[in-house]
Amino acid sequence: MDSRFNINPLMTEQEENDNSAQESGPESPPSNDMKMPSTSSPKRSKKAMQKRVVSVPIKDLEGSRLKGENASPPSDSWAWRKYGQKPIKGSPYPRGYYRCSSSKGCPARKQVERSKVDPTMLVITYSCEHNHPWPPPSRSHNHHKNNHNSSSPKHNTTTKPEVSTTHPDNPEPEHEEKFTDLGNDGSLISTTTTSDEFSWFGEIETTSSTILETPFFAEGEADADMASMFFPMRDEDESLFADLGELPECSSVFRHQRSGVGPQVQIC
DNA sequence: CGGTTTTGACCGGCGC
DNA sequence: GCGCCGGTCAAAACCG
Repeated sequence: MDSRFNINPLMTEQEENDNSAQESGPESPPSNDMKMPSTSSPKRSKKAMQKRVVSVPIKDLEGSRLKGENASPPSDSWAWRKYGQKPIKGSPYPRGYYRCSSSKGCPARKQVERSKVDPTMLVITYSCEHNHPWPPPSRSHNHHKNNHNSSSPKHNTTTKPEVSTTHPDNPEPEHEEKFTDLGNDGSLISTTTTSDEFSWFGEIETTSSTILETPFFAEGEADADMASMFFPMRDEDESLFADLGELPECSSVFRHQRSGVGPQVQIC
């Protein structure tokens, strides 16, 4: 039971940002785009921001790094750097703010906090502009990994030790994930798919993690197709990311546009 | 030495 | 108009 990815719909924010429910409660206003005080002002258009909420059982992250109340985020193949932490009203647990350090200027961010409703769950909210490769693609070797392969400080925040040959592409024998979508009306739309399509999820932590998340493209109808063009990423894609890893900014590659229509590379 | 984490302060938006 | 709150910055400390 602790070895299954229960994709769950906590909320979905595509380009419009419903900004009505972030992870599972009323909290952050439409400030998804966040306001940059002074220094650098990326000036993100909230419309371009997408959010994705992933819930992971803390017990599965024990190996990751859990200290006290600071729930550390699970490893998800990308390098994240913590840039802030704040106590959230209504929640006994603080929320950690992480920024993608895989590539310079990467706008990807993520917030990690414990679920107030279920303290045993870690709620991770990925945020990025319209087409950032959210859930880290199945890149395992290159990319940011080689960013500091020589020194490799620690970025314990996420970067896992390694996920080369043994990385859980299919954590489960049956590798069957429960992909639940949140319909426009809030109804749940469960979809079953293989971990193959969630390979990036598998890397999120270990071979046994329950992940509740909300597909950012859960639009009700397109989600099926979307999913098939967003998730299907494997070695082939990895090689692509290998190159992208050199890019100064985040890039996203969407392959297998259904039946292998053609790869889509987007750089944000 | 370089990168990350920690922590307090600041800023802007929203609600009352 | 004021206060609250979430999100980000920045400096110092820490670690490999």
